[in-house]
Amino acid sequence: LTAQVLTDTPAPRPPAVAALAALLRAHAAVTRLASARLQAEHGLSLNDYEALRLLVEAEGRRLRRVDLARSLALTPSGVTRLLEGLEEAGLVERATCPYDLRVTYAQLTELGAERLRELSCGQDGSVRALFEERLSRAEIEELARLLERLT
Amino acid sequence: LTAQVLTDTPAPRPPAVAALAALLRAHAAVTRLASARLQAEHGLSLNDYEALRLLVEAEGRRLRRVDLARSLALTPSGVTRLLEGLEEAGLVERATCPYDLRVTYAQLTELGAERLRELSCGQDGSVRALFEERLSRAEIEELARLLERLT
DNA sequence: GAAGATTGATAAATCAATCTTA
DNA sequence: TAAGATTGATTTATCAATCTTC
Repeated sequence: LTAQVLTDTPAPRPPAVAALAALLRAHAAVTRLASARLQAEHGLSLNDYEALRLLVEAEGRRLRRVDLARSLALTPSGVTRLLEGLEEAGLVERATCPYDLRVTYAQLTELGAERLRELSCGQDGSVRALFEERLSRAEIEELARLLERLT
Repeated sequence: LTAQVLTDTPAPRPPAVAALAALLRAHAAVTRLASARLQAEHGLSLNDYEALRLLVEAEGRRLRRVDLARSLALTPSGVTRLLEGLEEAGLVERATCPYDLRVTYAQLTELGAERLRELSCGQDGSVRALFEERLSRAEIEELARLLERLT
């Protein structure tokens, strides 16, 4: 019998397991803080906002739904539901592709672009505050690089 | 009129905004992969597993619900719901505190400890594979440190 | 058959409100 | 009055199955 067995100590966590736990915690904490104002004042979720940003940055302000799914790391049905809400709010429109009838585009409307311009200053401000209170600029960039490589 | 206005280019993302987007993406991607086997084979979510780990590492294999909430970055009601499932499965029991009747402990059962021992090898293996395919050991540790500081 | 998209049923978390005990 | 915990209603995502078009 080893000391390990006698004291019944659970095995220590491998670094990857600790990193996953940290990722879960950080996501829960950051998401709650960053989405509170967005939700209360504009009725949008973080992924709603992220989708609008991706659209305004895209060629022609439109993206195929399947590409939006990859960029947001959502399933196809997740994207369908997310866009339902944005379409009801008039921020995004459906558009078909004349060359491939399977695909549907999500097209940012002029209202959607306006709304995003109004939003982004305040939203980016609170996100920056959240991160910059806790990490230096170099650390924030390093964090983003590492997270990107996980996706 | 500046070139900025003429080309209607959206403002570039501040690093913190890019980091948040990366966090959302990484969480969605990693969560799906890491929870698939756990869910299919054992009917547990990632937070279920994380809660069991926290309990087995805790003094007396028990934690107050409010402390579990902080450690998991969940709300009190989130913890109540999570523990409902673990209690039904017999992995966790309720225990009262004789000195303060407001608090309820979550107490790991012997069955819960066994189940966790069976699980953890395979689960940690797939989590390690997921992270170690994409990042070096030093990078994984750096990532965990940065994420912890966000919480 | 595979790719893109949607639908129905379900899971996991939230918030706001409430209850009990300190 | 505050702290710990729970409940009801709701949101956001998932999966499995399906439909249409390539």
